[in-house]
Amino acid sequence: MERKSSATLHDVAREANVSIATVSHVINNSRVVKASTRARVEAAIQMIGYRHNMVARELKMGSSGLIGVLIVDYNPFYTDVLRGIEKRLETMGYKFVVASTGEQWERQRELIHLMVARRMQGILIAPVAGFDAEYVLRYVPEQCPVILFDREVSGLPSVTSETRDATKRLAEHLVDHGHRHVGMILSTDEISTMRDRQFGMEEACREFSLKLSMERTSPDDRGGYEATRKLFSRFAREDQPDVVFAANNVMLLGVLRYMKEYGFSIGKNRAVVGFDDQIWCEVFEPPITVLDQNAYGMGEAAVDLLQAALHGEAVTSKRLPVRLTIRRSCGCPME
Amino acid sequence: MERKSSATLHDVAREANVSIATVSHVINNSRVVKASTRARVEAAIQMIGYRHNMVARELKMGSSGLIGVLIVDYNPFYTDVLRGIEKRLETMGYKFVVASTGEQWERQRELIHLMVARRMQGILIAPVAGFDAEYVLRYVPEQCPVILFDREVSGLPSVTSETRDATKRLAEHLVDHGHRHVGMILSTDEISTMRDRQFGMEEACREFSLKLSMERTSPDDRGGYEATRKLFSRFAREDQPDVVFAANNVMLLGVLRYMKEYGFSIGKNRAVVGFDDQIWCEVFEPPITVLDQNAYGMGEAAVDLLQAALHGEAVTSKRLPVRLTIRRSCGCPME
DNA sequence: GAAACATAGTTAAACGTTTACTTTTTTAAT
DNA sequence: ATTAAAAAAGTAAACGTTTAACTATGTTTC
Repeated sequence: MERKSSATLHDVAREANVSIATVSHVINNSRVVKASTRARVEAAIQMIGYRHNMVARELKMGSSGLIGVLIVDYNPFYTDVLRGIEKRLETMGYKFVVASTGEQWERQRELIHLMVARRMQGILIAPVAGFDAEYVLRYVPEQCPVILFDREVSGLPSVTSETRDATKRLAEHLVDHGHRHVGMILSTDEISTMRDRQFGMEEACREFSLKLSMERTSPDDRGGYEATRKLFSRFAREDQPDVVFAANNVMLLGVLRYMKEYGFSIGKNRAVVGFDDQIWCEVFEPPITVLDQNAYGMGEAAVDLLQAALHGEAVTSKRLPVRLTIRRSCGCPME
Repeated sequence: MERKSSATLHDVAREANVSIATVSHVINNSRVVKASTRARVEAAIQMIGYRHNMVARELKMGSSGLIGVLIVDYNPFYTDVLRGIEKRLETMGYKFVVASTGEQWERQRELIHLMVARRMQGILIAPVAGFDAEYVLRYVPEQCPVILFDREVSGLPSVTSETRDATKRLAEHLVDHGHRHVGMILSTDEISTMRDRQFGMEEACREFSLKLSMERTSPDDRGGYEATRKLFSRFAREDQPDVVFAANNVMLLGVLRYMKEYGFSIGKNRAVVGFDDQIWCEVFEPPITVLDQNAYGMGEAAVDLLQAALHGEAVTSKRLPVRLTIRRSCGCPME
């Protein structure tokens, strides 16, 4: 029953007293075989503990039938996207594997290499900061379509969020509360999402005559904390931003921590707005107003583009709407 | 430059005017080749856009050199484990791919199948509820070691958390605050972690003469909310639990939401304790006291066991200590 | 009873590598 | 010059599948 090294089609064929072709056909259901023969083959498979060798199959067939997904980090946003991808791919009957680049060019290069060397059917990528399409264009073969998500880079199709519109609505809402000065916390501008969020806010602030102060930092909670400190220390107390907008969810936690430590009262004293919704944003006191990307939908849309590409159709980048979820950290009164 | 279908070693060999063996050797650095020849080969590779075909290599070599990781969901706990796995595997020079089972037996079976059919070098699994070692024992070949993590099942080596000890310390701390009745919120007992947490608390409550009331629910924030409601409605106001202990992090958010909606004052009125630390637990008001598993370390330990298994050494299951992180939701006064 | 046709099964040639075994070329020592 | 040794490169047989092209065996049909 237990086998030392894995048995092959050959062994099964010998055991069942049929040809290796017949065995292959019962395994893949690729031809009618007499019920009695099939039974014999199946018994033999059980008997000697045969396990299908996909890698041989893939070599013969020329593709793995797998989709590769590269995210930059296992953070809640990307894992939501993953869930969308998973769902959509499942209905298409594809399996997929995930790997994370850790925002490192070199790792991303290695992983793309791994994906094409393993003959993935397609690749979904959230590109690292400073990524340049050229490598993909040159290295990844045409049969293996590449779809970007979250971040766009010119030359490759992507699905991203339409930030401008929601940012404008947010700015409008903020002036309605009487806020005059927004402090914005961003990470590197080598990432398209950060540029979008920055430019969107700049535009909106111009339109509504809000003062805007930027602070760039590392995209973690420590960064959010430090950036808030710096932002506030740049001004006299009365000129400090009355709202701080964190361009991602984990920096948001840093600003919240700062506010708490320094005794600011969120929603009264100061307003705080975040990007991407998490469950805790709702139960926080006060609940946090956020610009909420449709992460799940982004995953689905990326798969849809991929599918189109696999069918040889032309694919065009897509931008998903962003929802402004108003809660109370922006200054809205408790009901 | 652009190639229709991928070129092969053969094409490179022809282009560079060497044998296919030589090309293979320059690619793998598996034999000394004269500098000039190597240069010629490398030029040819660039020229015709050759891409190494790993699946052919794997077939020949008999293994993919990849590690497969199966998690049940992309939640913060598992993604922390993933980071530990990633780190450790990286230093070992392995690459790995992740897939999620969504707590479904059938998906897990398919994915294990995929991993062994793809000739993974080893598999790390967080098994789904009700998982039974027999399938793995029967189906996965010996050359492909399987290490479980987070949840244990008899018959397979695993790395899990030692809950009892920390639970006991927690109980002790709770009686020190004068609490008398703990309400515990669990999900299904088909998962070993839930059983551990339950038995640990039962034991501790016996030891410290605390009253214990259990409520079982779905492992999401809605479940946490509902379970708290049920738990509280089972008793007259004065007999209600004075501390509720959520056996995982996302149910915790549900109990927090309930507490908030019904005007309980956490840390005074009622105590709340959670399982697994998240960044938001610290910035929450009051900061949440938690039993904190070493997720990252769990990933590392799983890889260590795997490595031992790959080296043919005997592996024995490991339990990692759990830290009791006392903050203020348990009733500790603000400093 | 031969021609035509299903049906069930077999044979053998790929797929693109790796590598043990050979062969050729170069170098160094006489 | 010759040759032994060392260095560099080449040959060809796997690895475990899939599948086109056959073969063998009934079963119809005229």
